[in-house]
Amino acid sequence: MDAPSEEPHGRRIQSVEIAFSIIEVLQRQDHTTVTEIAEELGHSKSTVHSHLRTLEDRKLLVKEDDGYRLSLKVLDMAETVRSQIGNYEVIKSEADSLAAETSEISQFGIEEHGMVSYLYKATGEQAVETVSHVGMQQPMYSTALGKSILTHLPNDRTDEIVQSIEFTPKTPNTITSPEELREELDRVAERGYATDDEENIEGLRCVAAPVTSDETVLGAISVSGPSSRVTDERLHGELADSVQRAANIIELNTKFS
Amino acid sequence: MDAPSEEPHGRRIQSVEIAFSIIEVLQRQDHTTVTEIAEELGHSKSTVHSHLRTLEDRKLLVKEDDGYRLSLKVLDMAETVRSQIGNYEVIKSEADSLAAETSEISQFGIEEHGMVSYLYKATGEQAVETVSHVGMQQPMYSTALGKSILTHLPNDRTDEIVQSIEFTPKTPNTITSPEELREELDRVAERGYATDDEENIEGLRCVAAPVTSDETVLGAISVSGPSSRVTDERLHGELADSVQRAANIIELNTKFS
DNA sequence: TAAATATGTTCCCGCATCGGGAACCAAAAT
DNA sequence: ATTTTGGTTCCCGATGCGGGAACATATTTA
Repeated sequence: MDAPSEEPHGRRIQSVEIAFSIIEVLQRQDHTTVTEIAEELGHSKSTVHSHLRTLEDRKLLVKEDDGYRLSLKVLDMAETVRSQIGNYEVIKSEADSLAAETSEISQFGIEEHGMVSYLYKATGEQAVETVSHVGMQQPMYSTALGKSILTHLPNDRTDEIVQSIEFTPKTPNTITSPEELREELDRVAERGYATDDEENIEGLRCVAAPVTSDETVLGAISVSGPSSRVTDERLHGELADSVQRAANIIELNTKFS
Repeated sequence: MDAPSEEPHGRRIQSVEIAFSIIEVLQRQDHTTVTEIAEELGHSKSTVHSHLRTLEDRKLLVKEDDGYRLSLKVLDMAETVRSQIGNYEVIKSEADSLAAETSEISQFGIEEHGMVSYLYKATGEQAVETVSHVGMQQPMYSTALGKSILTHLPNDRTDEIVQSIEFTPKTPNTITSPEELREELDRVAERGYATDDEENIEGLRCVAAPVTSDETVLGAISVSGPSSRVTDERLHGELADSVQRAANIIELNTKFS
């Protein structure tokens, strides 16, 4: 029996995989000791030890009394990533404004590996708690951000992504077939903004607008809130307008930079 | 002839070193291609290729039209690091207040690998631009943050660090010998706060106070400004008081959490 | 105090695997 | 059409990796 999801060809470097699984362990739980990591990963202590040495050498880990933890070098890396994305300041300020004026959550996301990754999250006064956070990945077909982006990617890329989607219903409203998705994308393209009507998380509705710069889509910006507060009227009225305006401002600031 | 700085014992994993040098290249310059990286690092294309595959698989890189770049997964890692440090919210809010009320720069730093790493930086209204940024490392002996921390680390750890310092004068005021440093540390310990009088960067003065929690030092918080605005009186008066008060508040918030 | 236990570090070995050369492709440039 | 550039695959041989076990160090228990 084959593995269900076809691995892309090409070789992988085992040691690097081990190194990153160690890092993943340290993300889940800091102050972890050599033995703990070795057990968790099913590798020998000596192997893990050499890896930890290497990572510590690279200043990625710090060894403290009761085990290892990830170092602040990661924060440095994060800063450079943000600056490479560009426009971070504008995006942040627009999302902050959106969150402030709507009192809900506002997020900015970009496409990576066929999913949406959150670049920034702003939390308004009355905002509900959600599990989403910066760096997190979500499917494209069940989120407003994802749909916005899908409508503006190059056609072949959109096809490729839609092709590879495994539709799994996360709520009763989740889109579950490519056909449904294509129809929805047509609707989105026509009206200029996308919605998520409890399709990803029960009780949460969402509007998003794409941010483009000469033909290419940079990402999308959204507002999310509980269905109780986000009526049809508000969703397609005030909120849709707001996200589109915000997207526009970001676009303008991109042109001249 | 031996290498000048004695490497600590133990084995390193070569492949992991390669992987991270690739990541470093991508930090310096995004949208870098296979061939560019291979040349820069002096490795074969096939080697670099396998590594990129592995890293992409791990969702750490994204391949775009014109090359690879680091992905937002790094931001996610950064978030978990922040949360592992703990108290981030309090630290942020205190540094923000300090920056606001002094109009200068306020920073929080912790010790890592015998150096100070910045965890957070707040910029006040009139603050001067400095090169320092979150995640950056600075020497301990030439910074107010570093001296504050040194006075509160366990004695053997302090000794170890002082031992390993290579004193290099970055300005005319830089401390250049262990003896001088020990004297300075005594002074710091006595009065409860540390200063940096243009010892690290010409024209920049700085005050810092340590943040401790039952015997152990968590880090230190500082205010920095141009010598023109930061007079002796202000440095040892208003600013010294402010950083100590801020440090205190953070300490209190740590106790009850 | 000594014995016992747990944890970290070092030493080696055998073989998997990593790095690299070269061939092979694809796409762009001339 | 032809050349050039850059990306991917194939394969080989040496090496450096993973792991077992010994050794060292710190902590616990009796």
